[in-house]
Amino acid sequence: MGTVAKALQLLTLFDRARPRIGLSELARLSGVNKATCHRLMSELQDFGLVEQLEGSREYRIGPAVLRLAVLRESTVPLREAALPVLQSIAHATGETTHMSAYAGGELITLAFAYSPAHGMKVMMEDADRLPLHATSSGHAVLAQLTDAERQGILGGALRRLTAETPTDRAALDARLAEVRRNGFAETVGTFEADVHSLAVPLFGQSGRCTGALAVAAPAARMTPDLRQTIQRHLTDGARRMTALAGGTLPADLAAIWQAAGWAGAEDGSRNDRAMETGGP
Amino acid sequence: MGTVAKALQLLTLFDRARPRIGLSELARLSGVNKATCHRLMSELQDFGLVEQLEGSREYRIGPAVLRLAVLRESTVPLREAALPVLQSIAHATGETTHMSAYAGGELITLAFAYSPAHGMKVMMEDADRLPLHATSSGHAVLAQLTDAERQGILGGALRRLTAETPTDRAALDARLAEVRRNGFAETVGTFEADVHSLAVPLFGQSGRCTGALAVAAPAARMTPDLRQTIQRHLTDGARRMTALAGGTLPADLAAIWQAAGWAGAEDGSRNDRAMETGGP
DNA sequence: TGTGATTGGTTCATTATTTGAACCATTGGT
DNA sequence: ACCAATGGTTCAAATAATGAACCAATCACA
Repeated sequence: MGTVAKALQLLTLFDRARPRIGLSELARLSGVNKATCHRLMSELQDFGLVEQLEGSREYRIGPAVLRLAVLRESTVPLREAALPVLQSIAHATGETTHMSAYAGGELITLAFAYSPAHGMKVMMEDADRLPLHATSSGHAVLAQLTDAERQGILGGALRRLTAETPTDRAALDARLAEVRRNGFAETVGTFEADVHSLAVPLFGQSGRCTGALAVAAPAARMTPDLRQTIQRHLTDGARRMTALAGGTLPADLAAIWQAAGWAGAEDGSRNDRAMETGGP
Repeated sequence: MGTVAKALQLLTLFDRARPRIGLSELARLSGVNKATCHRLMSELQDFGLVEQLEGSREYRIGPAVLRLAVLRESTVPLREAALPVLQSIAHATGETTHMSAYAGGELITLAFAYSPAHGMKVMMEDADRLPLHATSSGHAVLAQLTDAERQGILGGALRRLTAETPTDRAALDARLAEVRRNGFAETVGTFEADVHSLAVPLFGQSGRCTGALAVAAPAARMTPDLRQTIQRHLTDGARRMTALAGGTLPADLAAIWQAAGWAGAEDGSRNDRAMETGGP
């Protein structure tokens, strides 16, 4: 592993649940030697990517990331472009809708939208990263990767998060095959108990999978009807968002969606779009 | 220079004016060997900090920075906390107000607020980084650093941006001494022609300077009256924002401000605060 | 107040990684 | 057809990263 990768790996340890980390703990969590860890963090600090609390000397993410994020959004306004789509889906389905990007071997939550329809809803604030093996979004993305890529990412053990989390590689592969067949991913309680989630992949220019679009609902609310509605809006949303990003939907997936009755945007055979437009 | 620093240095080359950079140009701009450059960028790409355009193979900032930025704002909601202050100052002075953080040897623009008072105003969208030697914010910060720190940062040549830019180190030092004496920094046309700017430093917990707060106006609009108004609001704003960040104002600076008649927040001798509250 | 454990941080000989000139294969322009 | 770019790769030489052992300071607890 390169030195830079080792340094950046340290950044991945920071989390909503663990926003401040001391040097020793950082070394322990990463497996990197304490001295090395210290030097790497110092370099990150020089750049402003992390900063050190004056009292406890713990590290936390620094202000430099804000400049980069603003720059990113100014050059690739994906978030801004995606929000209306997310809102329309959340509104139409009555459930939490979110989008994530596949980067650095993990899924990072980019944007989400809630529906005011129900008091109880799936919240996304603390889910800034989605485990690939335990979420519908992750399955949707994994199903699109090559075997080699999957192997590289799922090399380690699959962490059990709930009783339903697939921790067996064979079982996961079987599920991914099913995902490919169906044209969408579905999980119930694999990431958090009682959460039922549906997801479809998003694509970039050359047809590479870049992320996922998903709807997550309390399992108790998931009826066949709602499931149908979500599938329709997800596939339509994925078409729109892939188009927004200048991407191209793979032909085989488009065919599956078509066959399932989730017609393309240009089709117009179902006039559902009226109820979508105009977010909450 | 460490390998990590070299990799991160590549990130600093990306800019509003130059959001996409090819490999050769990247190597040319950074002075790093092309092969090295390629390997470093690959490592950054693995992490999602940069991504490569599918067509031209140029690099641009990647989606991973968004996760980090959201995490940063969720742990240190400086931006959010600062905005009301910025808006109140912009409203009270009628001019563009902005805040920047000192990180990685440069000033990065964190937040800004405009006033609707005038059609012509100083815009901040493209000024995501402020040169330390050529801006009032930069002078405000530089004046607070130790000689050693300054030496490390201003080691290279001072780039001439306008006819007024101080490019002579001695001249700059003289200006900084003046800044320290006055308790605020002032530049006219050093960064962009015909822009008159005033700035004060912001501080962290142990009294270390963490950034600057500034107001920038078209030079033609700067009257003695407006200058006075800006100074009052800047010092008051700096007190508030330093307090928000849990910082402490150095005693000498507080004394200078006091002596100049810019009383502390608790003083209440001037009742200006009524006109500030309630942003645009 | 002593004691042991933990913290952040530093040192320096050993080691493994980074480095860069030279080298392809493509692309775009003249 | 040509030239000059581009992105990308190779491999011996050189350099920078590494980590066990070491401080000094702090903390918890008796």
